[in-house]
Amino acid sequence: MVVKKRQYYGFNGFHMPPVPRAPRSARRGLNLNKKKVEDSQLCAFELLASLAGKLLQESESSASSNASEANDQPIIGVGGVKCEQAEDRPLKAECLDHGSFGESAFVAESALPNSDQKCLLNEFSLAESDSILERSSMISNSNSPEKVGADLKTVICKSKSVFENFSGKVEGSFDSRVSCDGHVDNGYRSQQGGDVLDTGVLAVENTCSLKDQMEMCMNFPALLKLDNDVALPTRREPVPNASIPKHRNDTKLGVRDDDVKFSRFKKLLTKPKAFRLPQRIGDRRIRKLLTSKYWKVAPKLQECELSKPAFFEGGMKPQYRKRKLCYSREKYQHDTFYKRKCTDRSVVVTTDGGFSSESVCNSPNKSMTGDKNGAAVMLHGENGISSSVIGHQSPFHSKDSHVLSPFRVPELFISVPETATVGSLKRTVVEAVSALLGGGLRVGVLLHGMKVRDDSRTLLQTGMTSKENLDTLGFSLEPTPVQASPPLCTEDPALLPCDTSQLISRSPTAPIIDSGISDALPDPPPSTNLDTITESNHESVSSHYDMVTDDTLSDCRALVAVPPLNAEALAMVPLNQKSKRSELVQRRTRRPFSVSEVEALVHAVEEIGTGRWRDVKLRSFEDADHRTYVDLKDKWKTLVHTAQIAPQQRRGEPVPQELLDRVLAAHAYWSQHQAKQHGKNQAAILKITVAHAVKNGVEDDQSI
DNA sequence: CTTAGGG
DNA sequence: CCCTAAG
Repeated sequence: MVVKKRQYYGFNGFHMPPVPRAPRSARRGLNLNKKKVEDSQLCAFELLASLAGKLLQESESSASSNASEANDQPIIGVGGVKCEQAEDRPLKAECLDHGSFGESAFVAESALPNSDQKCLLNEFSLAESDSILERSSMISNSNSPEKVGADLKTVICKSKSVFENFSGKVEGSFDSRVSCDGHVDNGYRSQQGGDVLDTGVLAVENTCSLKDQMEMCMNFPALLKLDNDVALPTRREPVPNASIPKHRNDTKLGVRDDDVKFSRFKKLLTKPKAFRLPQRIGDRRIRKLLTSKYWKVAPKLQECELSKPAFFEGGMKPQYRKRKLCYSREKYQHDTFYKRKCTDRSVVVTTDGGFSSESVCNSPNKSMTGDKNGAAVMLHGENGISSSVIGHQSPFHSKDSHVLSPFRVPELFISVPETATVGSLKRTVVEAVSALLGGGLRVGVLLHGMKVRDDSRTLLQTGMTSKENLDTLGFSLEPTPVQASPPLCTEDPALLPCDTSQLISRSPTAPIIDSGISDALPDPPPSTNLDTITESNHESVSSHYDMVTDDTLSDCRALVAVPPLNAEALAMVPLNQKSKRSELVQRRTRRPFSVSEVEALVHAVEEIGTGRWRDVKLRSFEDADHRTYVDLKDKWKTLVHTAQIAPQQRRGEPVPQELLDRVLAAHAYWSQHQAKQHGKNQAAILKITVAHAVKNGVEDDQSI
């Protein structure tokens, strides 16, 4: 077990070797899927860390809030771990960052502030927070740089005062975040922070004409957080020009990741099709692109870096934006949702692994790592995860030692052997987190949303090292002294009976972090009403939220809304239990071919043959966006099979025998003629026609 | 991206 | 339908 406190860019000074990537075929062998899992794991940790940081901030801010005079310090008010009473209404700031993962969303909910700050919070949350969030959304969706800049500024101004108050106390990355983190930050940070802030350069570029970068930094402490060293300097020294370059250097790796990431976007841009698809499918596509697809892009990393400047300023931005747009609607709804949820006493902060995950989890570098067991692996400690966890050789530990991939938390680097016990894992995490937060916390390990209580079991024994389970691995951060204060607003009997820890870890109201990387869909922990809700709406995030909203409005036991506990505990639970399903690219809804479609397909195949599905698609299904050429090919395959089996064995909407006959005829014909020149098409058609005619008389004859 | 096939 | 190897 290794726990290191390290700096992101550190990585032992490892340098990306200019070694050419293995050929695609070779790389393919590497389990990409597994990487996803690993990634998610990392995300979980990162989120954990970030949440912890948030807690810290909150506690500090609350302390300092007293001194502060201004009313605009709502954020500060956000009661941290030590707030005793959360009487406030729940305030929710939400931000799903689909951007980074495109498909993963993390929702962290933290308890709210005490009554003293209630006013502030409410006010802030409702008025400013919302507006900020909205602005954030706008920004992300905004086309015009100028506009973005303006919007951003506005946001900044609003939060600036807050920040200033804290500036004096800022000591580290965490502090810096405090000011904005609570509310504003989340909204923005999550969405853009991950992509932008992470890398100083990117941040600036992306946000377009942001003049005062310093301010920007202040608004997106999260970004800075990742690369600590960078953060402080920038923030304190309002020297835009200077800060930027600095970021670049310090966050070299981060930049690289982003670059790659952007390259992906670029790629996406060239594939407008993906965006034209129906939302659901579109998302899925994007998801795919982001997951497996981008690996292929990774090889061009160097290239990207070289062209970075132009890239960022040029096409990249549009692409980035475009991608964001895909989720704009969802975001809007989310915002709305949170606004409406002011009756709760908890603050919900949603982050999408964006800031941390993006670069970490989705880092193309991983792919590189996977390819070569060399140093590349070390680029991201996470890289090791996939291989090790999955049973592959970890580049990091090139031995056979199965090592739970090292997780990277903002400032932590954690590596745990598979044989480590749950208890040790907890300790490790606690130590790591405590180092950052100063202790007072305990960590819970959750698998499938269930708390793993037996500390004596090894990770291996808990099964969390398996690909599937790893996916649902989560951690909960709880205050060491678990005082079981009565649930404040829980009416749901299901929640009451639980013991404190249970509640903390399982309650949907508790901050939740999803370990999954690719789905924006929040998955509810088991044994909560959230389950049902989510279950019924796993296809649409927005709908899910809508439901939630309605539900919560009527009564406060809404899943995300009410923290059953005293909000002291901050828990991270995999939001997506079924994330596996959705995150691993949920299947498209089944859409049986209608007879008319079959007819069209048969007709097209008769003319075109069975080797040019794209043409078939273009000819007969041009407008059927949901029918890909692969679909057509598959359908043909099944049609042939159907035609060959007894009618009694056929299922689904019966296909006219006449069509099946034609299918067989065409199939037989093209099987022999191997779809050749067009010139022969006519003849072929004739032949088929003839055969068909003949066949009609023969009835069910196999061959022509 | 397309094809071709296996799952 | 999905996933992938291959071209």
